Amino acid sequence: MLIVNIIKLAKKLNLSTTTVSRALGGYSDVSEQTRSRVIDFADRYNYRPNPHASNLASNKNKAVGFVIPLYGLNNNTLNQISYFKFVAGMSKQINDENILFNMLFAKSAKEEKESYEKLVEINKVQNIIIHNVRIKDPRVEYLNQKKINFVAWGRSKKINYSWVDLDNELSSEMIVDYLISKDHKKIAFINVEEKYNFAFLRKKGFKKALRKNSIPYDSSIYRTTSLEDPSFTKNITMELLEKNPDLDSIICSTEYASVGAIEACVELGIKIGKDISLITYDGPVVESLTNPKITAVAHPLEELGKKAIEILMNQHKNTDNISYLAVPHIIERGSVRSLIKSN
Amino acid sequence: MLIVNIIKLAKKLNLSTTTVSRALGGYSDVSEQTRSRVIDFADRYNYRPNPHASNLASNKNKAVGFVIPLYGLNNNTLNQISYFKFVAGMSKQINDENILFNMLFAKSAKEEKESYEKLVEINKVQNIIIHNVRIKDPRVEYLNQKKINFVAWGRSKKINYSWVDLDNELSSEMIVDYLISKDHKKIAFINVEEKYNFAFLRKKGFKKALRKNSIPYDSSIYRTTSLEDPSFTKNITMELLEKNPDLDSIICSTEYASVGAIEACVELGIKIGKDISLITYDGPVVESLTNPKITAVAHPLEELGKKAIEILMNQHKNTDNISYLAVPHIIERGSVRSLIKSN
DNA sequence: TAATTTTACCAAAACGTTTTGGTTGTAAAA
DNA sequence: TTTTACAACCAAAACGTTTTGGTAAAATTA
Repeated sequence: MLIVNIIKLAKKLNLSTTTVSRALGGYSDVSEQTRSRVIDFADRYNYRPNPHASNLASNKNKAVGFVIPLYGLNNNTLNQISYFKFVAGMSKQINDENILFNMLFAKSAKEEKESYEKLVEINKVQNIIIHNVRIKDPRVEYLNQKKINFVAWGRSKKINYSWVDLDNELSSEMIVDYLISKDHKKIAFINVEEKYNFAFLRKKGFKKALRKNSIPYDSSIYRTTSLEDPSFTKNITMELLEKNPDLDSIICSTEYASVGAIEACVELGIKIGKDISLITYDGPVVESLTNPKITAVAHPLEELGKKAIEILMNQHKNTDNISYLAVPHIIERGSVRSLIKSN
Repeated sequence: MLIVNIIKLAKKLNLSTTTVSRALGGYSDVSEQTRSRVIDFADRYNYRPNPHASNLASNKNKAVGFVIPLYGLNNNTLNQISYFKFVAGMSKQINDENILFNMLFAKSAKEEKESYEKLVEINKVQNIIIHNVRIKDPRVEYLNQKKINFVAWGRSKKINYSWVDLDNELSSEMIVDYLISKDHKKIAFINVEEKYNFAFLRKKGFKKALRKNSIPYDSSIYRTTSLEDPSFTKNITMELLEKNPDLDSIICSTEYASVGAIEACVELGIKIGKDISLITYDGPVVESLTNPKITAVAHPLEELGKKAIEILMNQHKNTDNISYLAVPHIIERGSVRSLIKSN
């Protein structure tokens, strides 16, 4: 038997709709005894509040808003996979509650702005996830002004909001520690330009870990390459290998770079995992498409999405901002060898 | 000046809210003169109907529902990119109208079913896009029974609904025609198992094009490989090349296969685009990550998404089902050489 | 000219919640 | 004992649309 609305449910319970609504809403002017009776009945009769009525009456949309840009850096296919994984994580967290996504896609900066306005102004969305926040980001100002609850995926320097992020600094540290645990000593790092914050942090972590392990930083084997074109990295790798016959290992900051490095090794007849160690930051390509597959430090993007929603839903109660830095981990795929001498 | 609701707008116009609503809704019991006045005012005062009120009153949600499965084949990263592109296409079409997506992600078949129910039963969604329809698909039955307007992305054998799809048969034909236009004669095809409908259709188109061009189908150079593991294809390619020194060209049905074929060529010292031609079905890997980049037949997934929404929004008027088969096109990247002799 | 149909409009109800502004009865404080 | 405070509930209004069931005037037909 399916009772559709709150009126019929209230009748069954011999209560007013007010009390039923407030019992379900967790208000304190309902006795615990009554509340549990209400919850029990709601459960039994499979009562699901009509979201449209609820949104209209409260002038609040319970959905979670998210805008995905389809321009600039975000138009890169491998980046889009990050979105997919993050969104998948959010949805896993969201599915249990009876909440929907209101997702919009924006082809331009202008459309992106309009999308946020559409969510807030027209659809009365109260909970939003934003991403790649810059210093003095107009979205932060807008959302603060409109008193919208939001959590950022990624953070800028000056932070006055809740956020979740990957720990790019720690990832690098873990990579270096891992290589050193396998007795590697001469480690090259092929990064991208440090104007990208993730690259800046990766370098920072790289240097920090070297220092910690008393290995001097050698700027001749730290290089930056193109963000997308593997052939750049191929050339850099060839040069590195030729000039440094004693090179233990190479860290690549992107999948594109890894592909280029692999090509260089193939061309020089150097066997990865045997003559040289290669390690990178994880992604869809090195996990299944390269030969060999490359050992990598994994970024738990799904977990990040889940956490973002968790924080979003709980910070109403709080006044403080909450943050979460995901802990990376190494996934071994055989491209790093052990140099530890047996006795 | 921002007029928020229909009541104030009606006052400005000296009309009832009924008439304003019906004018905007395109009803015929409003004079054209009045209608244009209303539209004019609505525009001027930037009137946006409150979607929650509208959904509640009409018991219809104007959003478009879409469920993305996160299990089975769809958990494959490269497949997820297809979703991303398709959704991007839908959103481009949707953004102009003031419509949102109601997207849900499902971790299991059970959750998938629940997701559709959530959309329809709770959120009153009336417009849905479904995908990968099977024969006797429970979703089709469910949506028909609930009289929900839907369009399928991909189709099964028995079709009694509207759909959009890639033309996998034509893609193969185009590939073969293209190769033959470059004077290729001995063409190998590395497909995946024909239990996958796309693979079945690709083979069909392949044979059809050969017949058309009076080239006999040689089953010894038609092979099937693993859906994901490139190393399978590597072995197959080595064997093909060794047994058939006169082989002109290889068609690979997936990106994974292309990667394997490239590895085989590298290992044998055979230069792609010079000693052999390689061509495939397009995707994110062969477009930017392989070396060389591989010429491919492109699948206009974004366009497909746009069309799906277009059909969805227009078929209310119609009673007939509408279908759309996307026209593929070849993207040249230099992995196919010309064998035409000059003079 | 009278009867009928059509055109163009509207008042009020409905949709299913949440929220406001109470009331009643009991317990604690004066 | 009287006053005050609090706990537990409720009737009615509000949210902003769409839809129902009309009406009055104009146009058409008889």
